[in-house]
Amino acid sequence: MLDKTFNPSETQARFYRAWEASGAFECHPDSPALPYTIMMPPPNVTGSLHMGHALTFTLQDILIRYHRMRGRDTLWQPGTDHAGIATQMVVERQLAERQMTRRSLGREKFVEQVWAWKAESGGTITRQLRALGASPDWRRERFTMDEDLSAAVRKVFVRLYKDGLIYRDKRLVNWDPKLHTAISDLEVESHETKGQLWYFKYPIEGAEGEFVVVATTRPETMLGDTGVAVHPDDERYRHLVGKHAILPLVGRRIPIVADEYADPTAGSGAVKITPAHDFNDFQVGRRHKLELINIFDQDAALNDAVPEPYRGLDRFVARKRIVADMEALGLVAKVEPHTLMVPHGDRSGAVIEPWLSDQWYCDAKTLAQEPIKAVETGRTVFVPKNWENTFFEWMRNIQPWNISRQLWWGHQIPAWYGPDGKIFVEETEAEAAAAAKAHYGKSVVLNRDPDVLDTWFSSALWPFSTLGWPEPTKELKRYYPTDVLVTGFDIIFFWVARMMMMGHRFMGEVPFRTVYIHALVRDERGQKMSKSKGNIIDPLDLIERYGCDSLRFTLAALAAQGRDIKLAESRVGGYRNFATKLWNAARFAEMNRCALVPGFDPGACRLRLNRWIVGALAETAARVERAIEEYKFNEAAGALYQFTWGTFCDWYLEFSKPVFGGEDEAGKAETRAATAWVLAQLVHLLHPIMPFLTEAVWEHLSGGKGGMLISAAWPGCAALPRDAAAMGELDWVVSLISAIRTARAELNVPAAAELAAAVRIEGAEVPDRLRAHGEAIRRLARLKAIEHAAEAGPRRAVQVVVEGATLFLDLAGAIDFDKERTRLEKEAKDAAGELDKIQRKLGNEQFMAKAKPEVIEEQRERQAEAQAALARVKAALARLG
RNA sequence: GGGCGGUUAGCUCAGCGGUAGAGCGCCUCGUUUACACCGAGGAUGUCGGGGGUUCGAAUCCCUCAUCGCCCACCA
Repeated sequence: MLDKTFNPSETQARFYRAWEASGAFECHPDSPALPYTIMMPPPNVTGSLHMGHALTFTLQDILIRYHRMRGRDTLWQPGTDHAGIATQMVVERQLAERQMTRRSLGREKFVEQVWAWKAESGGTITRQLRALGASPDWRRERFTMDEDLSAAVRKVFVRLYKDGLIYRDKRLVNWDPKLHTAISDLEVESHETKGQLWYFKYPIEGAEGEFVVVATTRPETMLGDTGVAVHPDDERYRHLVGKHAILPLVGRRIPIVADEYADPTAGSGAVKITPAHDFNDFQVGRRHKLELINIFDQDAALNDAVPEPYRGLDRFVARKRIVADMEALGLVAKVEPHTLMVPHGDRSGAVIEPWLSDQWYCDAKTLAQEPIKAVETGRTVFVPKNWENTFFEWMRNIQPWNISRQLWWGHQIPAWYGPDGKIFVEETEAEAAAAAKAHYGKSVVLNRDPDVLDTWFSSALWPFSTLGWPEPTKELKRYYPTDVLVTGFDIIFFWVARMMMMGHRFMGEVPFRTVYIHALVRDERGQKMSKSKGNIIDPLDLIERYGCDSLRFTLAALAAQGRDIKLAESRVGGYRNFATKLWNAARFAEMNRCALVPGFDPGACRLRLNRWIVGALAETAARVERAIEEYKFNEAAGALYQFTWGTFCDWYLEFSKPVFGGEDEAGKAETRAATAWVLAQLVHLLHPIMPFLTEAVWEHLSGGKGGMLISAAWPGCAALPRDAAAMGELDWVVSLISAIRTARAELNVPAAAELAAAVRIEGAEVPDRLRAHGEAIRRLARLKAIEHAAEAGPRRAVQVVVEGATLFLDLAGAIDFDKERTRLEKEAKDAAGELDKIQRKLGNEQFMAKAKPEVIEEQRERQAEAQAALARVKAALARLG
């Protein structure tokens, strides 16, 4: 006997072990089956599961389980990412707690520390994935810094370098003064900040008392100014072009140039130019051959290029000092409050400084061309489609990708420098040495570039490096390109685009056919969940309290396309109740000795009740299949919820009660078999979303002899013929209810006392059955206080006739006549309004001319219904008096 | 400054040209033998405002408001 409620935690652990042990997660490269592949976006190796993971992995697992059941050879490739900056920061923080720094430790020791931390915490995320019920092929788990994946990274780097698509360049980069590394444009977040706009007066050379006024939000950068720009058409400044200003505090002579970059309407119309510390100024400086003066060190403190009093000052301290000094000199024209966007590093939170440095770049522009074409021609499609615009927008304006990071944790760049700075890029040190020897004609000492690659460089290779590339493995041949990539929009640029670039370059084919972009999970107020906001909902906590299946079902039900998910915990509770409901349906079946009958043919049911549920199930199965194929997880979940609760439990099981209590033994047997069969189909259909609960129910139902659902075949019930003729899905039920409702309206007549009612339930011999099954019928009729008229005496009983029925309904005491009158009056008003609306529509010539015939027919039917309803209500009201 | 998305029942959200929906919450009622994590019944909406297209608009178009997100080099 099943327990009264479902116990998720015990079940989860037990079945997960059984699944994994059974080999059900594994792919079969030699199988004749069609492969189905999803690359799991590798989470940070030392991270832990958050709600975004829960969503994305649940959706992927649903797809994988569904296609596995459909007979595909599924590969869900798992793994973790070394997450360069993020991981390094965590370990540095740990060191700081012990008053140490990575520099005090040295590179080698530090990297050892990170590996140790990885060993310690690296299992967390995969354990949590298991708790979520995820079913990837764990045997194939990879880490981006595994030796073979690292080799792939080196090979790609070397090839791109030799093809001229990776190069070294000195440019302005986004410098993170806290982490001491360059970061990519994508890793910079701009935050609106309230600051000030200072107007400084720069004296004009050779013109006593004349000034040019420039505005700045970053006064400290003036120490690096090497020019002032004005717009060529700006009358106010035309006479100054070609002259020089004298940079206050420094005394440098800087040219005043005409450049269209200067906006006459902004600030004073004249703009100071600091080529080494501003992306725009860099361009202006280049056009006018202005000097580049770097005034910051790697901490963004002032270096020796500035006058002595400012050296060594932090940039923000320097800012105050400079403003004060300028004020003292009377060179501050005015100060205005100003709101500006300040760039911050997305990891460190530090204010990013544009800084001139040598970095490695990847020619993303060239690599982007094929992926753009692939999306244009539909070789890769985005779902929902509107993300393609975002993709195009970014890809068509793509900038060189800075791939070097001044970190220690990651793939060290395979480039070695000769004594004269000559670069040798090779896959190994030996090859570099050989190349150097060939170049210099003798062995020389080489120094390896200390930088590592951007984390996304290695994850860009993920779809093929995890399959064995560069070796031509059978897995690579079989599983690439993959079927679908499932991810949030936040990494379209970081990852999706780059996988497409690298996939094309090295495999000659798109890495995935479909990119399904799901929503982001936010809290109830729509805020992004973050530790600092304290609004994190922990998926593991929800799993603990509601069960994994409830969380999975919730996420699926909320995963509507194109919209963020605002997660309310009450939804999880609601779906936990749903799980319990299904569980109890299984208990009911068990109590009524509903067992699977081998060879049961759902198409051959005699009882209409059973023919009806078979049709309704077929309809549901078809909806579920269509929804999953279209990535409409919420529709799949909704269809299953509705069928399970609203159809199977509320109606079918209730109807089956009089049958089970009746004397039609053949009907009973058929209903038992049908109940068990429907339940069996249902747990199959629900399995991808609720894997644990369904396994538990299936285990009971099949007596443990049916294997596990995870390896079961998807049921073919969607293709079953639906006996529409007999009941047209729910028509039978609807007709029953409406008959009873009609009777109820008529009942409000004291003179109806003599009425007898009859409803024929399959297999039940009424009225005798009524005595035994009054409660069940009362429920199914959604009426209160039903008793056999004969028992209670002939009072206010109703005659309900459905197919020559024999159900007596006595509603004595169930009706409050005043209430009923009010209700009927309202109903009459509504009915009249409704009828009026329809009649106006039907009387409208244009409607009659233009609406589709079936629409008109529908309206006619509705009209008839409304007329009948109105007449009925009026009659009932009249009889009420 | 560009772009995208939201605005539907008290809350969280579906629906996206032809009768306004779900879950949760709320109010009544129910000691019914699957389930109180239940059942029956009920209340609650000018579908953000304003225009337009259409026989017909929550649904399509325009516009305004508002909230949120993404991108962007404006001193």
